[in-house]
Amino acid sequence: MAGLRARQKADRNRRILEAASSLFREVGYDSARIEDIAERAEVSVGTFYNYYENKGDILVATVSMEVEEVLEAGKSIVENPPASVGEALEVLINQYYDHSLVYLTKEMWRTAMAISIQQPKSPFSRRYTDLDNRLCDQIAALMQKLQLRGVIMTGIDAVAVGQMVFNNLNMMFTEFVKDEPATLEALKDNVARQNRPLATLISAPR
Amino acid sequence: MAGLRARQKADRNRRILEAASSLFREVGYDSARIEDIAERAEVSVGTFYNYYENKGDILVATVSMEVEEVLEAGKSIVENPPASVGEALEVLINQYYDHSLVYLTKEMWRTAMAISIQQPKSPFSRRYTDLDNRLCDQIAALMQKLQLRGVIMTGIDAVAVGQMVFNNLNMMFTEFVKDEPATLEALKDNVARQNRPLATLISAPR
DNA sequence: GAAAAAGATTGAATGAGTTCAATTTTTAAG
DNA sequence: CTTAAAAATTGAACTCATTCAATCTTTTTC
Repeated sequence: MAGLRARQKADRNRRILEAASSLFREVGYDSARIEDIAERAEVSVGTFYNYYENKGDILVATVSMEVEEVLEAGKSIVENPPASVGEALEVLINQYYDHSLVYLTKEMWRTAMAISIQQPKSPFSRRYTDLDNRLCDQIAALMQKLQLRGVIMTGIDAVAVGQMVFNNLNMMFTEFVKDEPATLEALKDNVARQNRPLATLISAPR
Repeated sequence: MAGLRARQKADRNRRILEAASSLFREVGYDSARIEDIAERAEVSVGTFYNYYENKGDILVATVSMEVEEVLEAGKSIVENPPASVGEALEVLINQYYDHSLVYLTKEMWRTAMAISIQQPKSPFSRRYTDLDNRLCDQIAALMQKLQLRGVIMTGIDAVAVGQMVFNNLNMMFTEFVKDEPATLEALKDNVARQNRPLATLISAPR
């Protein structure tokens, strides 16, 4: 039976999440009032706070769904990466970037990032940070894979390199969402340029 | 005469900034109410908002002063850096990190970072972002200096490398302030480890 | 199936940041 | 010196996020 209470809970949770993410897209994060979200979800304001600790939490929940998808898509690239270091990085990173604005606006990203920095203890911020770590691990895994294949010189700390590449792409993405007119194309070009020296240097001679 | 009005304005501005930054240090950002700041500065709440757009602005202003100092101290290191790439980076970066918690708490850093991401258009956030860029330029300048000296191989894009190193140290610092128990020593060790592969690879053979 | 216990919902009250029309102070003009 | 214009200050009022005691619903117990 799954229990009436459990079903109602799951349903309310879904309604609240849907109401919030659609409102955020429609009117922006700041203009979306809890009262409006609650009304659209057909619950009271108090109930909203029973499901989410605060307004920021529900935005981070929305963003998390998006990152989860990107991670999934990244898996297959890591399993079967292009032959060269430069290309492999470019394909994986551009995949991240290209998905980033499908469901979320720059404003939503900015707010989610701000929250995850400011309240690092809240459960949803932890989840967001965890996703970041998994992205970082994915880049590191790609580097290790390439090293195993002999494309990257042995003796290099592939994990350290992967972390650096990730931190760089993450900072660049932060700057990108802070700059409303900045384009995805420019972002991808800049990051590719930054990765080039490193990619060349760590590649094994053939 | 400089004008009575201009003098009063400068004086009030100083009083507000001082009142705010001392209160933030004493009771934390969240617990410091605008009313309290205004009272300590001997102005009204309305006047506060005449000088700063919002509560966050004044925190970012405080943090900016701190970064300004670090930049100044970094200058002399860039002018006369240690002989090796690894050492030079380590000295400059550790100088940044060691100064970071002298006047500011992790909470203050978190809040300032969050604000500068969320409201990138506000004048003080622009100033903060500008300081970040100057730090990035300082790292890049160090790399160029080392390249001129022949310590870094010619043909390498020193600026691109510098940007990557900066973005990495900046992200690592962000993670550091998000993690209350994390120590400065651990931060410095981790970043040094991440820089090692790159430093080795770009160093000119002797 | 009735009663008690546990779990959820509710919305009015609270509190802090922000706004703005009225007032005061300073400067400029005659 | 007087008066008009410009610039700043002021604090009461307003907006929202958040809280919590009262109430209602579901589950468990006997």
